[in-house]
Amino acid sequence: MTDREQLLAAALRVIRAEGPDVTMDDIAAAAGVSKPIVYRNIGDKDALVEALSEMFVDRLNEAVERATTRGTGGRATFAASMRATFEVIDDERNLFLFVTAGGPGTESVRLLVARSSIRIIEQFTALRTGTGLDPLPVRTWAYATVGAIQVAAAMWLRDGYRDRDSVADDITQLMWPGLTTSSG
Amino acid sequence: MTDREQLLAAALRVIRAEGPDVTMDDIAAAAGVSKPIVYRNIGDKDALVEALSEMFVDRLNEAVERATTRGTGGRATFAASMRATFEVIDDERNLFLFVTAGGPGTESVRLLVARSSIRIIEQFTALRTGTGLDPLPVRTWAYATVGAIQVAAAMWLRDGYRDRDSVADDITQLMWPGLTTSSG
DNA sequence: AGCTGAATTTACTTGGAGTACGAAAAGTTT
DNA sequence: AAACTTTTCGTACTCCAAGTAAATTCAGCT
Repeated sequence: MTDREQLLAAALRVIRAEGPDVTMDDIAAAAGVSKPIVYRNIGDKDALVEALSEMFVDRLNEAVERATTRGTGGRATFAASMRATFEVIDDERNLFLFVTAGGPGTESVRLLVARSSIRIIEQFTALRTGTGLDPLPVRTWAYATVGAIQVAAAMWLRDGYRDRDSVADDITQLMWPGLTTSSG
Repeated sequence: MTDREQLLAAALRVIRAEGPDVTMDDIAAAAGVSKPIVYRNIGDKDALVEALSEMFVDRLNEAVERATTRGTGGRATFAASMRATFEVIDDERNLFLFVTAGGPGTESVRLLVARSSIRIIEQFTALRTGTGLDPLPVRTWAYATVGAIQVAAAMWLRDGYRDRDSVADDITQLMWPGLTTSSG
């Protein structure tokens, strides 16, 4: 395990344990090294957020993958992806809050969104072209989907106004029909 | 005009002119007063964000209102709301970035989302109950809608990958069908 | 004018990001 | 093996913005 990976692991550990408000000093302390080591190996805080974003998105993608391998790409598959997504966010709430802490205007969150969108765009595009529908809006849809999940999840995490799967299903219900109809 | 209103106006002015990264000192300077006056009349930075969020949401609601007074509540009306929303965000991009600068986990953004959701929930609920459909998911839908707009708008503001109305229409196309179908 | 109290400004503290410089450890040369 | 060089690391700093306490000015009153 490289130094960098050890540091990222330490950052993960302390974020999970202490919440999203950890400082760079906290992370250095958790890794048992001094702060300049963190800066040498990871870069500044934005770089840390990016690295952890990447991990987080990978985790999401794996979970979605696992949840949909047997699916046929229909509504049930989409619903399963959405539930899997919310499950990961629930499990990794502190990491989620850490990587989304900057607003949508910050570069790190923009990258997170872009990264999350890759798989979504692929799937939406496949869905559209497979059925002869216009693929032009898929980029907006990917961003919209990521945003919808981010905000709905954040609000749900905060006050649990509904059970988790219901929130995921609500979003499926909202988005699925639009994905599969023609522009009309 | 009260002191508070003058200060908020000054804050608005400097945010519009200088971008979302203004400091409390900048705002005090723009208002021609010293920092403690700002804190006395407005409160801390979160309170400022909340006050400006309220303004921003009011602006959005007025624009949507204006764009839909003659509408019949159908898809065209929804599309008009969405376009009006994007127009306001475009006009007030710095304010938009300022009030969304905290992540979705922060209290001020949570409040912004909640506030934005009020009108949306009303309209969605009316739409559902008016047609005998289940109104339970509307809260999630409102959050999802706000998130979708926030993120899509932020990405669009950044790199203008499409013209504004198209992005708004993309979102209409994505969401409208789901709003008007039964849970299936 | 001099005094009291409110309003305001200056100048400070605090906290976290990021870094310069000195100390220590490892390797290199004779 | 000792002295010297180079790299690595940690201490202790700077910097910046938020937020505040104490000093000051100003208004009203006697």
